[in-house]
Amino acid sequence: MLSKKTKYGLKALSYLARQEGNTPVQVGEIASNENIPQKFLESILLTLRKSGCLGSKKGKHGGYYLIKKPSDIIMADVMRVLEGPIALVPCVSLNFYEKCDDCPDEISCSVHKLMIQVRDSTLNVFRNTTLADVSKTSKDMDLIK
Amino acid sequence: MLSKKTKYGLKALSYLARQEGNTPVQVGEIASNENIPQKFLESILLTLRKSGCLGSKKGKHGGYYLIKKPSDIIMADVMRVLEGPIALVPCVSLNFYEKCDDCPDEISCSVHKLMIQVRDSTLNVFRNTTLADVSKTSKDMDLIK
DNA sequence: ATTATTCCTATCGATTTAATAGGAAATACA
DNA sequence: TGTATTTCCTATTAAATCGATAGGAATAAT
Repeated sequence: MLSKKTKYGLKALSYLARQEGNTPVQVGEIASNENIPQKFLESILLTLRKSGCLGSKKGKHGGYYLIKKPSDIIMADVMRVLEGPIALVPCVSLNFYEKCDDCPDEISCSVHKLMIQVRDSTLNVFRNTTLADVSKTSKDMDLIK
Repeated sequence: MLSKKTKYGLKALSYLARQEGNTPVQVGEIASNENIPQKFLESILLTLRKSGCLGSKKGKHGGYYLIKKPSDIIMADVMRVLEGPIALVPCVSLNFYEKCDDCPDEISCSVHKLMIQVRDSTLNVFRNTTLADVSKTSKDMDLIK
């Protein structure tokens, strides 16, 4: 299951991607528009900024803004920052690998093989989706038709 | 992330699938061979039995056994019993649907659309994999070559 | 009877999650 | 210069979940 943190983070990024210019948007505005507790969102945007997904400006008229084009922001990267490993078990994680306590032999572990398949299929989605895809509203989709 | 419960449950099912006959196998045997805490495994096998994935026999010489051919046991079903929803958010779950508190409009929610894609790709794996596939050891794989 | 096993309920400690609190640091602007 | 505004940072909390254990009832074989 996705944590609220991840869900809120994605919605906030999507909100920023839907902005016209690149002027900073305040946490309060995002929070109220997306129904996210403001203080919680504050901490989430902070981690996104620290990981290089966002820029920020302090003080009056400050806020957060994207530092890359939405079409250059890969969801796999965002997901790893917000949610951590994409794999369902650490022993098949590409970026957060850990050996299992209970498995003497990884190669012959039945769970292992299955989880590699799941990881790859999930990764296939996240690697081929950008924030630009995610942030398209249904109104945008109508216009495309 | 996969819970230990699910991981242990999968390993236990796989162990049973690798048995020759269909005579009951005791929890203790599975637990020691798969490095699973026995009491914990007891409760896991109980839920698998209650959900119809396993049969059991009480008393001396009792134990657990598969009631279907491994090739008829679909991983999607097993995963739902052990782990619950396959979807990453309840609002895209086929079997455990729940509305989000924070989304006024599901259709236009950006997270929603992404999560449907992930669900479908994961489901594609779990629906097309049976316990027979999972329980194949690397030794089996060698023999096939 | 005795022994071995599943079945059931309850509980526990540790961890994680979601959220809040309070204030420091920085910035805009009057 | 000073005040309002906003991000930044640390700490804390309440609730939920997870992993595991405890103890014994019910059942079956010998």
